[in-house]
Amino acid sequence: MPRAQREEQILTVAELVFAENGYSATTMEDIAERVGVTKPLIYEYFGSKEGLLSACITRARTQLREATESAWESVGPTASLEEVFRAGIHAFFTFIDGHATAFVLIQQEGAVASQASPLIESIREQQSAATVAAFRAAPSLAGVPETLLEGYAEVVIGACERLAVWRTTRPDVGVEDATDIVVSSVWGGLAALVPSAG
Amino acid sequence: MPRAQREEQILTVAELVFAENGYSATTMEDIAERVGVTKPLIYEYFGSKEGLLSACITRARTQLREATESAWESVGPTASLEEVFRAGIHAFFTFIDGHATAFVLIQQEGAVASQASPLIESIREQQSAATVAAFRAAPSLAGVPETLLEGYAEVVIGACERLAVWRTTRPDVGVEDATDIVVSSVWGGLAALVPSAG
DNA sequence: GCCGGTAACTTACTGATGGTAAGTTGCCTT
DNA sequence: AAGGCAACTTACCATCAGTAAGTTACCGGC
Repeated sequence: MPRAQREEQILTVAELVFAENGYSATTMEDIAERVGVTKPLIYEYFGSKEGLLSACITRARTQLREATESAWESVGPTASLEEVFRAGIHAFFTFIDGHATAFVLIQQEGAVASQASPLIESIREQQSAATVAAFRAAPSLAGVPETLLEGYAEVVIGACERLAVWRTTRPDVGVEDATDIVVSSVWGGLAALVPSAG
Repeated sequence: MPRAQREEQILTVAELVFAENGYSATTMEDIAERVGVTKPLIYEYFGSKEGLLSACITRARTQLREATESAWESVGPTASLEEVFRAGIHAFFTFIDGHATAFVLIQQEGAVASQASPLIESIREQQSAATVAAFRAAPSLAGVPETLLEGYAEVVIGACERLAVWRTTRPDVGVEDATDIVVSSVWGGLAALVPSAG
C-alpha cells in the first residue's frame, strides 16, 4: 500500500483508539495490530507516539477549521454579520456531533509534550486566525482594534469548546440549542462593537 | 514526616514537574527524587501516575474555584449582578497570574484516563455548579430556566480558560484587559436575561 | 528480461519506566 | 518491654516505547 494511503489509515485507527482508551493507556502495538502492520512502520512514518498523537490532532483540528470556514463561505455574500457568526458556530457543533472521536482527541492535546508542541499550537492559532479573519471581513467591524478582535475570537472558541464538552453529558441539548446559547450570550457584546448598529 | 504533610509536598513538586515537562515525559522517579523519597511511597499515597496527576488537578481546580468564590463573597451583599460577575472573572485571571504551573496543569486534564475520569469530571462540574449558584443567587435571574443558566456558566468558564491560554502569548494583555474582554463580550447576553433591565 | 535501487514492511531486540512484594526502621501506646 | 502501626526502602518484574538489521516486492533503465 502506498505511503500516503497507509498514513491516512493509521491516523484513522489511531484517532479511534486514542479516543477510546486515552493516550497513555494506548500502546503502539494496539494501533499497529488493528491496522494490520507492525510497530516499526508506524515509527517510520510518525517518528514517535507523541508524533502520532500530534498528527491525529493536527488532522482533526484542520478538519474542524475547514468545516467552519466552509460554513462561512456557503452563507452567501449578502448575509449579515450575525448570520455569518451563527453559521460558523452551528457548523462547529454539527462537526462535533459527527466526529465525536476527533473531538475527544482534541481534548487530549495536553497529553502531548511539555513545550506545547509548536505544531499543535500553530494549528490552534489557525482557528483563532480564521475567526478573526471572518470578523475582519465584516465592513461593520472595520474600526475595531486587532487585539480586541482576537480576544473576542478566543472567547467564542472557548465558549464553543466548553459547551461541546458540556453537551456530552446533556443529550437533551441539541445542536440548535447550543448554537442559540453561544449566539445569545456573545452576540450582544460583538454587536456592541459595531459603531452604527446595536 | 506525617502523611498529610508529605502528600502536600509531593503534590507541589509533582505539579511543578508535570507543568515543566508534560505528563508523559515526567517519570515517577523524577518526582520522587526531587521530593527526596523513593517511588513506592508515592504509589502508596496516590496509587498510580494517573492518580497523582488527578490529585494535582483536583487540588489546582479546587484552589481556583475557591479563589473565585471568595471574590464573589467579598464583593458585598449590596453589589449588583454585574459587579459580582466582574469580580469573579477578575479573580480568575488574578489566580492564573499567580499560579501559572497550576494552570498549565489544568490543561493537562486530557492526559488522564479515557472516558474523562469521573473524579476530574466531578471537579470540573463543581466549578460550573458554583458559577450557576452565583447566577441563581441574583434575584433578577430568578425566572431563567436552569439549563440556560448552566449553558451560560459553561460559556463564561470556557471563555475565561481560553483567554487565559491566549494571554500567555500576549504579555501586553493584562488582567484588567482580559477581564474587560470577557465582561464586555458576555455581559450583554447575561443582562438580556433579566426581565426588567437590559 | 534481467538488474539495481528504492519503498514497504518484518523479525528480533534493548532500555527505560510504571508498578509491586517484601522487608526495615522508629515512634507511640499500653 | 512489647506490640503494633506508620513511614519508608531495597530489589525486583513486566510492559512498552523505540531501534537495528534485515526481507520482500515493485519499478524504471538498459
